[in-house]
Amino acid sequence: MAKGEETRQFIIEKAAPIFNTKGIAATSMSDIMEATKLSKGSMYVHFENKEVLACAAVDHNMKILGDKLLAAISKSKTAKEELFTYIDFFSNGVNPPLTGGCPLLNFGTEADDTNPVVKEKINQGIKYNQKLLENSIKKGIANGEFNPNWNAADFATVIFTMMEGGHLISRMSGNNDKMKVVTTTLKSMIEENSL
Amino acid sequence: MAKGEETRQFIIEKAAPIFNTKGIAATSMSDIMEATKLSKGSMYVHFENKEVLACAAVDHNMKILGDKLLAAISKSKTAKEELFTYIDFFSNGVNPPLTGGCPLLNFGTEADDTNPVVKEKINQGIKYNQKLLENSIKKGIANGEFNPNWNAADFATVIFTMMEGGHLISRMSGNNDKMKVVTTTLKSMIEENSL
Amino acid sequence: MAKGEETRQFIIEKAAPIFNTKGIAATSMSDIMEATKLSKGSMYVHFENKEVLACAAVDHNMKILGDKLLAAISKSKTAKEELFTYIDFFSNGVNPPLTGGCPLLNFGTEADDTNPVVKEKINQGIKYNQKLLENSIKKGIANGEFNPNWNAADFATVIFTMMEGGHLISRMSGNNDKMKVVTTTLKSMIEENSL
Amino acid sequence: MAKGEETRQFIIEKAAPIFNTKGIAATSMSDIMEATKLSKGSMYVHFENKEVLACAAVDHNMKILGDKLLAAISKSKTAKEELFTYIDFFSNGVNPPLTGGCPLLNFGTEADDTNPVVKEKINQGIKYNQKLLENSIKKGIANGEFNPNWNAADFATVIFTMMEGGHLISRMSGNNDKMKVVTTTLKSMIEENSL
DNA sequence: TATGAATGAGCCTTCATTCAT
DNA sequence: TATGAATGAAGGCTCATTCAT
Repeated sequence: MAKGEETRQFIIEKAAPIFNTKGIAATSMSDIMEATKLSKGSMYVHFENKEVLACAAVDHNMKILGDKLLAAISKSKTAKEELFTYIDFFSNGVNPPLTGGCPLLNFGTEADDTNPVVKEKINQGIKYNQKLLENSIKKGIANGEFNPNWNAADFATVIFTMMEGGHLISRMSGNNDKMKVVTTTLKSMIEENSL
Repeated sequence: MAKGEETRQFIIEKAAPIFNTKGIAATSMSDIMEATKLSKGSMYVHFENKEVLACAAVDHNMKILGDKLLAAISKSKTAKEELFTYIDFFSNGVNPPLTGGCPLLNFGTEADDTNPVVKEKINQGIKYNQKLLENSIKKGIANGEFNPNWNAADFATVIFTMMEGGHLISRMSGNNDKMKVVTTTLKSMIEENSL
Repeated sequence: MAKGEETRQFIIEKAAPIFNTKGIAATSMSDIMEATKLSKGSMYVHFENKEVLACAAVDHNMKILGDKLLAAISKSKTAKEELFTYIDFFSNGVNPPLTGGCPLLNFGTEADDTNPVVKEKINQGIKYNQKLLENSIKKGIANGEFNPNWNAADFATVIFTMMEGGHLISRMSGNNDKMKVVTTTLKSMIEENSL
Repeated sequence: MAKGEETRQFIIEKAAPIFNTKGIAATSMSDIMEATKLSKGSMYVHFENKEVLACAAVDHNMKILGDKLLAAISKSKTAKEELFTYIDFFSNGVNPPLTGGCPLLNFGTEADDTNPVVKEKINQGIKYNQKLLENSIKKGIANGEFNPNWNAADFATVIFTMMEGGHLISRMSGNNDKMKVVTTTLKSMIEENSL
């Protein structure tokens, strides 16, 4: 990796958690300057403007989270284990796997009516998550773990939506009580469809 | 209503959808100035600072939404109808009942790590929604509509989280396809527990 | 006294110490509003603008101080006592007879290059003080208390300048040590010219 | 000198006389912008805020004045000459050696109850002036110029306080008449203690 | 590539003042 | 006389961005 690319990557890594925590609008280039200990000019050598940096930070946050998630899931031996791992992975909203919480929720709600580029990135992230879950379910159906009449795509949506909603509650309430309800409910639904 | 209170209310009404759409950080006092056609100084006659106005706007958004919701629900004759009405009320994320989408999601994710006052307001709003649903379920159990073994509080959480998650997807994708999955799933769950 | 004049006087009394403490530029109409618990509009009923109020406050400060000074001096039986009383009256710069310290010094240095009206008021106040001292000295010469060759006007200036300089030191240092030097020096000079 | 430091110094030089003339509160950042022909943002590259710039301006005013004073005094051959030079240096309040007049008087009275940092700077400046005079007197005593029973510290205070008081009168009256009384009185006091 | 000085638009807020009631 | 809502200019300051070095 060339020196330039290295610095660029360094900036992204420092910027990503700040953007995910404070939001794009509330994060200033000075915030990132301070976090990286780099000069103001240096930021603009590597990123055309704040928008470009913010996009890179969004991508980075999603990638980091995705990698961690895949690493966790990859250890699973069965499809059910995969689903349970997914659920457990996101089960602690108070101390989430990514600083600042779920980037899909954070950037999604901010980008919503103001930033079509980021909005589309989040849209893809959401689709990716559902596809991941859907594939696990389909795999489980294929290998005889799950009820063959189960609608994989629909239940993927059920898992994803409940986990996001649970995440919101966790972060607002400061505890995981309701998230526990969510995970328990989801797991028993999975059990019901296990053979 | 005194003149001052009238203007104050007028400002809140104009400001609320802007805050809910752009977010607190990205909304400037000038934005509200423009929307109200009032002078900049006038805003500060009625609100100590932007923070106070933002809080009032958050309250207003939640109140407006709550009132609309209650008005819809109050027409229901049975507990099941109440739950279905709640679900239907929030079933269109693309054209939501409140300009800018769900304020719990919008302000919640923004306030998260930056604004404890707003965060607590959202926390209360979330609790209120779940309680509303829980009460409908309990009422249905009491009057023999629903399975008496149903856990009211837990299913209230299931409804709330899935609806919020579905809302997120709707707004990011620009369509209500996955929201349809959510509402259909929830309604069939309710049917399963109806006697 | 008519109601209007009463309120006007009330405002002046509340405003005077604020102006003398913070200075004219740093005192806002809101400061006086708060101190008087009167409405903003009310201030402008009694005073055309801030400048007029500030002038009234300057006058008031000088008058209050002058009255206190005269009251103290009037108790003196001899000319020497009068001079000593003057010196003692101003001998405590840390806890001065007027809140905020000497108005001649305060308003004088502020008005200097910016406010000719106030500047002239202070100029008259300074002249008045020197005349007061000069008259006491002349009286003492006339009644045989003081050396008839003493230059009354010049020593009045000596007293006034040293007291003002001493006042400045007191207020900056937070103690009256150097002021003590000033008063002791002045008193022994007076003794030297006493018969 | 680096470019940044150069600009910083340039701003201070332009700002110092403005602050000394109008006072800190009455001087706006825009005033300095105009005087320097620099952009508003540029001021904040070199000074954290107005307070920091004001402090730098206070320091600068005191330093410039001190340097001029020392340059004048350094030409003196005898202790008496030093004292006379000090007196002459400050003898023209109408056209003072520093634009805006004596910074100890100007900033001192303004800082008094509102700005502890500036207040302490002035306090040190006052002490410095008295020490300077005291040292000249002590030198004169040591080399046999002055009466060995003379109290150096006390007479330093007499000179300083009378000169400051005289300065105030000069600036308010617009003439140096009373200052002339002050300087003549001080010089004859010095003569009286000369051997 | 990296720096940090420079910019000017825009931020939130306070100001003195006016005016309908 | 008294109120307080309304105003718009100006306040201090931060912002994203540019550019010479």
